[in-house]
Amino acid sequence: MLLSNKCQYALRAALYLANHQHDGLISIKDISEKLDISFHFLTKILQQLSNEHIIESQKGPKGGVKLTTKGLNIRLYDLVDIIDGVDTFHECVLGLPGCGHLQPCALHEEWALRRENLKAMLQSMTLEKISDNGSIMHRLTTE
Amino acid sequence: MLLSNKCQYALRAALYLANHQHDGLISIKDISEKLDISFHFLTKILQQLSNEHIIESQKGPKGGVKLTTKGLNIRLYDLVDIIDGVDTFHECVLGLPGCGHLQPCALHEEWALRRENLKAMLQSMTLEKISDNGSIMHRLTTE
DNA sequence: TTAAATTAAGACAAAAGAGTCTTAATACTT
DNA sequence: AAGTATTAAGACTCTTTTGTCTTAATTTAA
Repeated sequence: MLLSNKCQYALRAALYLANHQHDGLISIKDISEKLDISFHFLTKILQQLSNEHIIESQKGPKGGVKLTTKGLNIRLYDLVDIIDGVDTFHECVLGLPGCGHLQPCALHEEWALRRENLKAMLQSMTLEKISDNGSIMHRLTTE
Repeated sequence: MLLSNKCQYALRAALYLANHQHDGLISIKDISEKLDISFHFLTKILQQLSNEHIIESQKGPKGGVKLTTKGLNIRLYDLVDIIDGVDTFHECVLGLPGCGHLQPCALHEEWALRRENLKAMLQSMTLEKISDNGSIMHRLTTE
């Protein structure tokens, strides 16, 4: 699995918020129901994003969360970094500490190529860029 | 992390055996020491490979393990399948069950491209093909 | 035939990932 | 001011991963 469950949830929730960026505060309960993610679990994940100022939150009735400007423009790569870290995109596929061009494992060159490509993909995407715009309706739900 | 620790160990051990394919039986203790992998843990991993007839084993003094012909020619992809399974190479990066060309998530096309590329990489490699041949000495150890 | 060396098998333990639950803090509404 | 809805925080539990340890089975060699 490339991304942890937690990270998949974070990305889906962040994308949901990007698709609702003009709707003001959205309650976590709404998100958790729409995306079929455990409410309490999602709350803790969103708190991590809140600590990094990717989203802002408000308590009380009419409370909820929304993306900040920073959040809207964050690269998916940095979002993944917050939840999972990005070791995956720097490490040897066989887990060998010193693996690199000078001391390559048998898969190094092939993996490094694709690893960099994956990294570039996540670095080229922001929530804003891949959020839905009227015509296209991307999948975010499980059913 | 693309591959689990267990799977990384399995690949490294299998590669070690491929590099020693003409040396008869190699004891698991040797492998575990050379590759710095817990002996008992490695034993259980190699038992999985043994059950799939990737390696054959013999008990007693002078005992050990060696790759079978099947093992020497197995694709890394199938080796990964034995240990980790290959869901990673078929699933949505956001974990959405029905994600596909008809109902794509926001990352589908980009991810599917790279996912297939990764799969093709592992399918194109066999232990035999990437085992060391005299000149090249690939890294397998941690230090 | 006995001892030693090795793999096989399974119970056990520790750590991390994933998720649940309870209580507190805060903000809105009446 | 009181009640209610919401996020915040943290303790707790369950499962999976990652090992460890003990014992059994098998094979070789003295």
